[in-house]
Formats: sequence, structure tokens, C-alpha cells
Amino acid sequence: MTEVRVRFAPSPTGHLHVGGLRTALFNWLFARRHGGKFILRIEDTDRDRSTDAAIEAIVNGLRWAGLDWDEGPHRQSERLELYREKARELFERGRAYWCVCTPEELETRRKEAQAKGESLKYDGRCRERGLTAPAEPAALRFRSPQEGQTVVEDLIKGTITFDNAVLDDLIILRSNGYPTYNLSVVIDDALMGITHVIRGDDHVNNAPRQVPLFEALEYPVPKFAHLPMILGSDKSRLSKRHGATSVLAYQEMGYLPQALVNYLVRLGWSHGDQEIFSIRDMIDKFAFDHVQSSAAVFNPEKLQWLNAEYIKQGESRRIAELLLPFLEQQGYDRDGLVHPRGGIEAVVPHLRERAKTLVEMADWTMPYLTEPVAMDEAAAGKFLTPAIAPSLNKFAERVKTVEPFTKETLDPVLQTILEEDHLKMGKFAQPLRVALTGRTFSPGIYEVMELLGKDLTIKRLERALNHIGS
RNA sequence: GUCCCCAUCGUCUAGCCUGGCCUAGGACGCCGGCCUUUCAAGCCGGCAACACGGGUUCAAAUCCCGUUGGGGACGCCA
Repeated sequence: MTEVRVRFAPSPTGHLHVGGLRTALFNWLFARRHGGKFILRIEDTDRDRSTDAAIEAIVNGLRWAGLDWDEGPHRQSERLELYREKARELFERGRAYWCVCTPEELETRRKEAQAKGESLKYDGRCRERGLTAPAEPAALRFRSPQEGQTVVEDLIKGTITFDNAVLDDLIILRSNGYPTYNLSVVIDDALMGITHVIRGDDHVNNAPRQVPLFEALEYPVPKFAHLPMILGSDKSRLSKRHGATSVLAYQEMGYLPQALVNYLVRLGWSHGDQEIFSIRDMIDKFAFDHVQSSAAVFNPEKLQWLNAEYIKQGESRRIAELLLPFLEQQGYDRDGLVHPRGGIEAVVPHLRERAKTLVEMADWTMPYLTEPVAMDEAAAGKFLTPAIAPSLNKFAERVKTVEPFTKETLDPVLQTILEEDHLKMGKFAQPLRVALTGRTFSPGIYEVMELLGKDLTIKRLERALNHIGS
């Protein structure tokens, strides 16, 4: 059996979006599953729209997601001579012809056809003109077969049959000398030894156009697998108006790469009822027979749930590392003012159960890492009242002698105050919480105090008392 | 308009190929309860789907045909 070779071939015209990442992921999984090669190829034959920044964004996005490639990135713009040579070959063999219709003329004719409700395909008026060396700007068109059928055996959708009569004579070389997608993709897939073309559903109609090109060039035809589209909530193609579509945006919103990857792999693929997959799991279990053939709606809530799961399950140390940039973004200074007992890592276990994203988690972590802490005035108004001040004050005083400063030693002190002042835990814990963290929600109150340590606990209690007094 | 693809809870899906085990399972979300020092988490429970119509068959979510609906493509973009 020959080695599996697949590729992800994005055009560098913008950021890497979730649909692209999923295509890359499925290719990568298939390669890893079969011990094959995953190749990254940049399809930048449109020199007007391709940018280096976009290439960098794609590369960074894939790296962030943990997808590594075995070859590339190859850039088609560096292989232009190759495509021109092959195009020339097709012309010499009568499989291609020069077309002098201008883009404007073509556009006009398309509009007319549309208005009349006719087929939009090229009318073939240059097909039999036999132009050999046109003086005016000319594009080279592939002479597509017009009779019979082209059958594509798709690994996901099964047999797809097309009447060749609907095939366009597609342009393979632009009048500026640059190849078009359909030519370069066929040549590269063949020369790079691609065995399986795994790409989005939006390419199914390209398959019957490319198959004859493979054949005309005397290349073996690869196998095809067309992945279902990812749709927005209104079932139209996923776009910006449905919310974030770029991988970078999810990174910035505090999603773990593993969570996004896990979400994406389940969008169109399943393995029984399993929802959570380690990378190892995905590689071991991935197969096309359980790839869905219908489109899927992107569901941000489920992604968020998965993200929370990964935050909960992740190693504290790793979560702390991932969290750091988000903390810094919120003003935390590494050499900062407060050193929590045990560092960020010590705080992580107490917040990981609650956080849905790293952004949220960073925000909740701040009270343990910075001083002074921001006070939520609404919370202060509600809980830091003159009525509770005496109890708070009593607690602040008594806590000064507590040693060591742990739940076990703090609990009796607090319980005694509850008894003396006829308070329920709930009535006292909330004001205490607001005093210590500046907000109404936090980990358990004893955990909060342990995290802060005695000095900071007292300092914040005193500040809260001042706040009430003023 | 033409061509291609698709169709199970709101969403992701299992089941479909190899009809009966399906009074259709799981997950997210939603609703309710429990737990509780807050917010979460967790646990328990609930709502909720085989698009429609014909066939085939003793039997259809599963096979066939049609209808409807949705998506995609129709570029000197990829």
C-alpha cells in the first residue's frame, strides 16, 4: 500500500477561519491515522489578493492548534514556471486554446445569460478559432470534454455523476501569465503525490473539472473526500455576522486549542456517543465512514462547554501558563505587587471549576494577584453595611493571632462570631467575600483567605471597614 | 435559471449501508430539583426529533420514487 499523502492548501487572503482549521484538522488526522504525510501548501496564484501577513496568520493558527506539517509550506507563486510549462504542453497537444474574450465581455455575457435564465457557462466562442499566438492579451482555456460523464467516487458522499455537457472550458492561464487555481491545484496535487484530496464541500463541483485535467496531463487521479460545510445559526454559510470565525479570535477570547480542535472534530465526525477526545483518541479513531455528509451549524455554546471541560481537566501548571498572557492583558505585572501563596498555579485549582474561558478566569484571578483590588461598588453598597461592620471588625481583630492561617484554624474563629452575633453563615460570608475580593462571587471563603494570606486578609478587611465608615 | 449535495430533538449527533433489539440513545442549551458561605461545578429529573407523500415488505428512521425544504457551485477567486 502506498503512503498516504494529504495536504491543506489555503489561499492566503485573510485570517485562518474555523472552517479552514477543520479542513486542516481532518487532513492532519487522516495523515496521522495512516502514518502518512501532511503537506502545507499556500495557494497564492492570485497575486492581487495574496499577502504574506495572511500566510503568517495561517501558519500561526495551525501551530496554535497543534497541527504540524511534514512538508512545506510550499508556495505556488514560486512554482509558476512549472504551471506555465504544463499549460503550454496542453496547448501544444490541442487540449487547450487561446481565448481573447475580455473579462468585461465575459461578465456582460454572464449577466445576459442570467437575465434570460440560461446557463452561465462560457459559450466557447474562441474554442474553434485556432489562435496560435494572439497579439492581444489572451487567456488559455482547457478544452473540457463535452460528451459522456465524469464520475467522482467521493469517500464521504459516495458516487457523484456529472454530465460533461455542463463542464466549462475553464481558464488555466490568465492573460497576465499566472495560472489559475484549477491548473495549479491539479499539477501540485499530482507532483506532490497527493493520494487523498480532502477539502470543503464547496469544491465538489471542481472535482469533475479537475479530473479531466489530471487525465489530460496523464497524472493519476487522487481520491476525493468532500467535507460538509460549517453553517451559521441561520443555516447560511458561516460568516462574520454569525460572530467570531477566525481562529485567532477564539484564541483571544480565551479558548484552549484543544477545546477548539475537539469541538471542530465533532462537527461532522462522530465516534458513537463520545464527546471528548484526546488528540491520541482522534488519531486512533478517525475514519471517513463516520463523517457526516450534511452541513453542520456552528454552536458557540457547545464550544464553550468543551472549553470549560478542558480548563477543568487541564494540568494546573499548563492552565497557569496559558492564563498568564490574559492576566498581563488585564494589568497583572509578573514581578507584581502581590505574590499569592504558591503563585498563579495555586489559584488555578480554585477557579478552574467555574471558568468558561481564560479571559473570564484571568478576571476572577486578579483579586489574588493584585493589590489594591478593584471594588465592585454595587456589591459594596449591598453587603458592606454599617450593620455588619462590628462583626467584620471583630473578625479582623481576632484573625490577627491565628496561626497557621488555614481553614482549620479560621473556622472556629468565624463560627464563634456567628454565634455571638446571631448571624447565619450566608449573612456573614457575603460581606466578608466582598471585603476580601471586591466582588460577590469567589471560591469558598476559607480558600480565599488561605490564598490571600493573613496580611492581605487583614489589610482588605480594614479597607472595607474604612469604606463603610466613609 | 442550470448543475451538484443534503434532510433524526433548537443545535451537534447515535441508529441507516447489513429493515425487526427504536414506545428513537447521547451531548450542548433550556426548565425544575438536590447540594450550598456566593458564583460556578457536580448530581437527579424534565421538555424536545425520524420534513412530507407514495411505494416495497409480515415489519421502514432504516430500502426505492416523488415533493418540499436547506446548502453549495456556476469568476482571468481559491
